[in-house]
Amino acid sequence: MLDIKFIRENPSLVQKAAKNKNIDVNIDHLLEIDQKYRQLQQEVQALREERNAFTKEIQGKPTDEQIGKGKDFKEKLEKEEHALSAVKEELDGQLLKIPNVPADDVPVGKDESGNKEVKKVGDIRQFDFTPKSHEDLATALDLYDTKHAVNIAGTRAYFLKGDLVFLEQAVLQYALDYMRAQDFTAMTVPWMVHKNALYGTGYFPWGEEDHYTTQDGQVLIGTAEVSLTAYHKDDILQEKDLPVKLVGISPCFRREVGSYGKDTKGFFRVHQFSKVEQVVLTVADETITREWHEKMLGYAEHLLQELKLSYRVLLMCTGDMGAGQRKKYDIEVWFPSQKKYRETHSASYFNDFQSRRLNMKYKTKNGETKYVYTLNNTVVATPRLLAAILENYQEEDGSIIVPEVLQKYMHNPVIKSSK
RNA sequence: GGAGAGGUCGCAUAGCGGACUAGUGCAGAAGUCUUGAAAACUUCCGUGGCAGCAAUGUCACCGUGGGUUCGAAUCCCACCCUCUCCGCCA
Repeated sequence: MLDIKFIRENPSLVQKAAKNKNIDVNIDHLLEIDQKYRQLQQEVQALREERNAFTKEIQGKPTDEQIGKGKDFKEKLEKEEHALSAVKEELDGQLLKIPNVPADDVPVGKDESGNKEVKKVGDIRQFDFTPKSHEDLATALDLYDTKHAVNIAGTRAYFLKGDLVFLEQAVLQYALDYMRAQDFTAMTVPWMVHKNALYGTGYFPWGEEDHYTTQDGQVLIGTAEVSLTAYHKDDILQEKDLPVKLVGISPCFRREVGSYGKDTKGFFRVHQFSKVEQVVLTVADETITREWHEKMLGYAEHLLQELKLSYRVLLMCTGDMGAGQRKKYDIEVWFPSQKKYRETHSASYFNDFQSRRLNMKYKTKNGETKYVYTLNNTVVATPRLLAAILENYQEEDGSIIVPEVLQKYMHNPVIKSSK
């Protein structure tokens, strides 16, 4: 959420930002409501002031006249307060829909075609045979099964089997170990959360369609970012406690509406997957936040380099970033069978957009209270990254060599079957 | 699921219709004293909004939302959460 004062002072900037993000909002209308709200508020407050002063005069039993006057106040106030709360509700609802303003160095663009490649890292492996797709490899080795999964759980459901199960655990464990070494606190998190955590992190109202809800009203998280970022909701931290560095592991649930027919083969795009996620809360300083943004991108890059996967980093344009984000990088890993880089990581920073919604503050050394700044990035997400490993580490006979850094977590250095 | 207790300013507690402008203790900040520290003493110290250049004024907030009343932290109703016990259960 943006500070209403900021919107008042920079209406055209905010309007333009929303337009660049392809989000339909009317700032002029919002400011009209804001104006109306403030005027009503002043009226109500003046009335209350009068009422309070009147009430204070009464000591002991009031006279009939006093009671009559009191009732007049009550009636007038009730009417005005009613109008005020209606306007307030409208204002809050609108405010929740205003997206964050992108950082200055974010390219303006309509959609993914406007993203900018920042760098390419790692040599793409040259095969002297035709590399197979991850689903063909996994099927041949009996490492996964969608046929039975779909039978009992519908599209995009999957079973992993045998060594692929261990490979998944290995990747996740490796990622957690690495982040622990970077002084992050490991967390398991609630997988079902209240809606306010989704509004707080800025997934709602925009992304409601892509989330599952329980019959009791909780929402299944699409990423541990939601629980981790909301962890300090309503807290007032001390400056010395910052930065807060958290690494969470959780399943992630996504309805994938709007992607029907996309990536239907294998386990590239699924409704349920696992992810290790990094979240950092920093002091309210964009320079420091941007340093962390690069650092967190670096952690993810480091892991990919250790896994010897080639990747590229994209700076996302305004039209392809989330409503709450100031700036976002995606990392895409090379998939030989598709001859394409595909998204595996996403790193964003928000300034106080999330922390305002979550009411997450800290006390500075000189006693000021400020909103913390938030960031997040993927560490690893499986099974998508497993697909990349299978494809990049395949041998001509269809077996898979386990990446060196993962071997200590595995039973076999080469995957030849599900056993 | 059943029964009971409770949610008050960072923490801990008091308050149970009109001097609550929410008291007190702890923690925190500044200062006095001291070679330095501790102790003691003095002062400051919740959050948010509105008006104002500002000093300041004012409104709201005692889990949340309704209600009763001239007046609600205090009474009533609903909900949420926490704790204790019982039941069920991985």
